[in-house]
Amino acid sequence: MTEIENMTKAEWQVMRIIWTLGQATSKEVIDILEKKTSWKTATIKTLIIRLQKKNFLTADESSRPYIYKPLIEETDAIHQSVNNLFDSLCCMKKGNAIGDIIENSAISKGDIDDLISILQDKKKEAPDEVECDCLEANL
Amino acid sequence: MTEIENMTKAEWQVMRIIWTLGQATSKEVIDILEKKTSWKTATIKTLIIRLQKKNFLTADESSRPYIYKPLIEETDAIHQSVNNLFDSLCCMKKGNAIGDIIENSAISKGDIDDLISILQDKKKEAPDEVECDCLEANL
DNA sequence: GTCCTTCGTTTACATCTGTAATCTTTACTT
DNA sequence: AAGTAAAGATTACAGATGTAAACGAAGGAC
Repeated sequence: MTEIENMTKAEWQVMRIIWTLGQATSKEVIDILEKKTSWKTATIKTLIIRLQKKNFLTADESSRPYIYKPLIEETDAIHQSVNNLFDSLCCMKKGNAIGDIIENSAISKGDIDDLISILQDKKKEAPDEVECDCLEANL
Repeated sequence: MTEIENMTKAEWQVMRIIWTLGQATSKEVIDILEKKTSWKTATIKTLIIRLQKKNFLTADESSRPYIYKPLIEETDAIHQSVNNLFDSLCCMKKGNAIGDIIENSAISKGDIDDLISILQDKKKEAPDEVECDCLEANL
């Protein structure tokens, strides 16, 4: 599978647009990003090219302007990114970190219910304590 | 405040050790990291130096070997890191992302209870739906 | 058919990161 | 005091990233 870890924050912005639109021309991406960032046209083009090289995007070149489409699913990208970050955290602190995110994010009632039910389920097999592994020789 | 965003994954590993020990000599850090990574001594020293330059660490140089101490709190670092990542995500997908992490993390019963109660609280003011903001000119 | 405008391609360049060797200074041994 | 070992400082170097200008080709306007 494609390694999403190599997607930078800037590239992520580009992908979000293409994921949301399903597909997009460079102009569409540029128009949107020029509103939300201070990037120049050329910068955004570079990002698109790099995303192609990394196999996150592909261009349909059968007609002009090219139409760019994602080669990875947004869900997968998110999944990999968050798990990647959490892999770096002290496992003892993860619960707290999750609490932090929850407090800082807008979440719908439905999603909240889902989360609660995931947690209730998880509680059945949850340990009483999670030990810090920061000094251990884990792989 | 110090910008934790500039802390790389490799540097993060170093910090975890120093946070956990409270303070440490370079030898202590090196001994531990040589077990959990394949990094050479020199590499780890470079990381320590860079962490000093970035003001994440400070060295007490009053005696040899130097004693390195964190200049930022682990809690703050975690807080900033996770929020930073979540700022990049489509806000509509955050609930799902959180569910993902929960499923993939070991969390203690106590932490689970805390999370459930945070969620129950949050539900009171939660919106029915969260709209995708990927195409918007947000700052 | 020629010119201009878009869009795509190439090139650029400083900084950051991963990864480390080497040099230098201190401290410990004998 | 001299030699060696340990720790800190300097230097290295390729690849990634942020940021963008400049160049070339293709299509539309006249």
